[in-house]
Amino acid sequence: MQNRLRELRKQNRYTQLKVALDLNLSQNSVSRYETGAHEAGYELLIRFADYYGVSIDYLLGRTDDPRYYP
Amino acid sequence: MQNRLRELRKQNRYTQLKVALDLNLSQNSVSRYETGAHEAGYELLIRFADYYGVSIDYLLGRTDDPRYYP
DNA sequence: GCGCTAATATCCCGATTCGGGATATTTCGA
DNA sequence: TCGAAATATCCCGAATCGGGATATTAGCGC
Repeated sequence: MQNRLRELRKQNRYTQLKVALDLNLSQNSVSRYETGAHEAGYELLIRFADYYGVSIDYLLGRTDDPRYYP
Repeated sequence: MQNRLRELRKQNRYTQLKVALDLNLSQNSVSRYETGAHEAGYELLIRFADYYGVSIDYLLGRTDDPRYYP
């Protein structure tokens, strides 16, 4: 299950450590979410989507429209 | 983490067992996802969203717009 | 290329979550 | 009120998760 966490982070020129600190995670967790080794739960999924300002459907690669419709 | 799985199923007048058979799950799993006892992984989340024709953001209660923008 | 450091991935392992079968409980129509 | 369908819960083995520590990789200046 490939997701878009990595490309979103790169676009923002963030480091895994910065994301980890911002979202209250450890750097290794960020790495595992990006590589797909682990999957984020609902709550964290929403935090990621908020953080990058995209829809969860986009985050998970279900759509190519990154927009979020509140 | 409350989701909208139950109301979507009700709207379609489906039974948990029907959903389980359609999505290749057990009835108890469907129950647990609806009550929030367990959380569905990415792949299943997408299957649920496709099944009900809504966005994942809606499924997880992040937005009130049920539409899915492919 | 070499050395150094930042960035990222992986290992270990205890704790938590997941999932099915079986069963209990609830719901609801006749 | 009874009975059956629908839903929730228990038990428990299997899989996943998460952090700390460590290994690996990627740049960069010289």
